[in-house]
Amino acid sequence: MPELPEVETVARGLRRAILGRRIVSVSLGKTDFIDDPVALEQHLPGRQFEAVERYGKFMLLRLSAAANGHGEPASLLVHLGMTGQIAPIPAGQPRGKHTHVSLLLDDGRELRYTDARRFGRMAYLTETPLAEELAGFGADPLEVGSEEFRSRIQGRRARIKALLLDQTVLRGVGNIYADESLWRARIHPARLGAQLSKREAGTLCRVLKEILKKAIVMRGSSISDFLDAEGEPGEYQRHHRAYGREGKACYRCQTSVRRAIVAGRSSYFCPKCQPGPRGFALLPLRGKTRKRKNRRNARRPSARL
DNA sequence: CGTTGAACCTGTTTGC
DNA sequence: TGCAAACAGGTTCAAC
Repeated sequence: MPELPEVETVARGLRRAILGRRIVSVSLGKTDFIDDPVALEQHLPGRQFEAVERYGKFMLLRLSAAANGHGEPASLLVHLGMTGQIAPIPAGQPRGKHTHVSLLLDDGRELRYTDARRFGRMAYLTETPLAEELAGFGADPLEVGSEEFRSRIQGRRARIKALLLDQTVLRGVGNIYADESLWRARIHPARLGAQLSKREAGTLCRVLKEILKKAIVMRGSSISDFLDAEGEPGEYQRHHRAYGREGKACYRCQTSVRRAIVAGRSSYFCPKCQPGPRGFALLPLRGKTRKRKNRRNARRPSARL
């Protein structure tokens, strides 16, 4: 679920909520998504949150050295996977079925991590292992220049969609923003990286940046279950032009938006605005008559982790 | 190098 | 109505 704009939104929320707070105790549920659960229990109590950073789709919760003066500075690395949520809540609330990490803070609240599918990841890392962990990631799509962007895709025979999703090429882009930027740049997801003209690559780089920045302002996209650190959904889904719009009219030319599997993922695009490889297979339209049920999307969920 | 499919796990939506 | 298949914002790995 969470891509760069969603993770950035969560990170900003956490920054306001937990900076300066000290961890009192740790309570774990299922731990198969945690690198070393015992390390969390051993090293987190007594530490203070000193900074919250985002690196691609990862969040880095920077921790002070241990209270006793021993122990090196370290970080709690958090990846939200597809369904991860992290938010501080008043202590004592009943723990949800999928809440697997709860950090009691010194102000009486609990920082809780909830993740139904447990595709996320959590790890306690000191400086050196952290640096190793983060080495090898690609450019920050918010900062990358068109020159570097081009150098990272030119000469690659992989499909542009696969390259956008590849975290060693760019860090932070996922399925939604890959499709949205390709639609805006009028580039078919199955085109090969090496096939893009200099102009196309430049356009893609520019619109990707614009879309991500706008999405951050709108606090991310909530399709079904993304909630930020305040328990609020984002609003950028209202601006989607391709993602999830199968069968609906293209905003530019009214042609029906189609779906195909590219790089192993559902990919949405306008077959007219984004001409692709000859005979590229579209998937048959699905979800024909979609009745508009009570979109419980409209509801404003309150933080309940 | 690249692609595809499966796996990880649970919940929700769609199709017959 | 019911049940099974398909699908979901991600990542990784084996096989070709």
